[in-house]
Amino acid sequence: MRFKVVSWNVNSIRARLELVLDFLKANQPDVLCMQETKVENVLFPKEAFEELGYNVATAGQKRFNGVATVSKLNLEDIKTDFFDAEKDHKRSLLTKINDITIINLYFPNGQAPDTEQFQYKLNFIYELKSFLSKHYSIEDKLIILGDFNVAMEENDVYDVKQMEGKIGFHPEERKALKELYSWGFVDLFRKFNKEKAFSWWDYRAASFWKDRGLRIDYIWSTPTLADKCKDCFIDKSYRRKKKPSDHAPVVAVFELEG
Amino acid sequence: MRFKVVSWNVNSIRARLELVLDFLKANQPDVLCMQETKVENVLFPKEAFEELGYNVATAGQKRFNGVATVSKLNLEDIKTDFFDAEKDHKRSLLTKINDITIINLYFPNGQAPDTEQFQYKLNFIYELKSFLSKHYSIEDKLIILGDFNVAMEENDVYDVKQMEGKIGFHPEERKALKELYSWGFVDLFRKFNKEKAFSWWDYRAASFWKDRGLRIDYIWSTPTLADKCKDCFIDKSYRRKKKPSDHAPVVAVFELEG
DNA sequence: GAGCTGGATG
DNA sequence: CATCCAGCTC
Repeated sequence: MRFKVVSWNVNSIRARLELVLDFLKANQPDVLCMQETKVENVLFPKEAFEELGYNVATAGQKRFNGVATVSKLNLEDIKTDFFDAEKDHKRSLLTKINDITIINLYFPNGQAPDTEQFQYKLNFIYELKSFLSKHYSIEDKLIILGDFNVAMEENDVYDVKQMEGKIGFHPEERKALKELYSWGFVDLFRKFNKEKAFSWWDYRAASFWKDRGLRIDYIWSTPTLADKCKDCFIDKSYRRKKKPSDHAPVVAVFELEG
Repeated sequence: MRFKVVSWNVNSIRARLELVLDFLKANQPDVLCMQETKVENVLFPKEAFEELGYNVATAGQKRFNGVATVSKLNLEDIKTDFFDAEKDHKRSLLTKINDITIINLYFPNGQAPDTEQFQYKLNFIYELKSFLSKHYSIEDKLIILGDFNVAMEENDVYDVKQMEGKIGFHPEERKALKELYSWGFVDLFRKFNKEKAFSWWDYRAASFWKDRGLRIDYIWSTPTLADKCKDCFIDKSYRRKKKPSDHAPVVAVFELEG
């Protein structure tokens, strides 16, 4: 059975609804995890997704942040506020689909390395690792995905020298992210692609057209699941369209038993 | 020579640019007078009009109000701030086109009959009449047009009983408008249409689709010019389109000598 | 209901 | 550059 999972920071689901629905119709993923939905649960356009046959789980708030997971398969064990200290930020949504746990995440941006927000970002990553260690093992069928707001390796940034020490590529956040990764994940995109690649390009200065971006959106899974992943790619075509998000969707395709 | 003049409250020229350009291409008026452009002169999209062969005169301000007149024929004697006491409101723009003076006007809304703004509205109308008396005579080729924000007669409102005494149809503003009219004007729309008709419909409560509106946009001329007017109508089709202004264009077609 | 501004975030 | 919101007007 084919199982297609997508992570996409949509930068407001209300501003992006038509584009997201187009994507679903054209790509027919089983699961789409969105970040930066920027809307309270009651105002989330649930019906539009239901009309396309998706079940909807949301963890949203008024102005910022917000995540949502939609799935053609049944969503069980929907949980939010399950680990992050700063519970007024809606940044995480856990769902179980078949026997696979999918944790949809929107990591803090961190603003700048000398700010409180940067500490919050680091804490978020370390707390996430603690949470996983407490509740899951490397044998579990676990996927964590989303906008992690950190480029982990040099091949994830357009200009290493320029980005060195800047937010999104600061040594401390890279270290935190690598420690999270070392919990036992496989970066599915890197399973198939070794070259420089990005998932986000600043709206300003025509960054996309100069391909000056960062790879900060990931789909990571435990090794047994990773073995079943047959492809993973970044769909840049949706960054090229009119009124795009600043992020492109990341797509992973699995071949599961049964 | 055919001479087509249009008055249209566009409710923001930046939000309405494409629709207005469509209108110009399809209808080829010689003159288009816009109200509620809601933009400073430097930010007015002048070039878009010039590309279609129009000369542009603007009297705009930051957030509110603002009028603009565009013409295929040369614009002479461009004047603003020529009568209204409250000069921080950009509500009037006088231009001379051939030998015809066109005064483009956006009357104050008046908010509610018991407010200061209502007094300002009444003053505006009486001052306008004084200005005309001082500088023009009924023999001149003069057009005044725009959003007058008052329905003059019962046939200009969808529900006389409901509107009686309300803003836009209050006895005092109707009296003021009739006094202005009695200076010597002809209401060109009424020269050709006697039945109930509207030029504005509230965005709310599906007013347009229920045809619950007001006729508050006018093209008035002195009698000699009125004799040369061969048609005058309200183009409701542009209220029916996507992202419309709440006002429809009013069109007057003249047949002039030479 | 639909504009605009100005401040905030990314 | 592109969101959202609050507060304002019409």
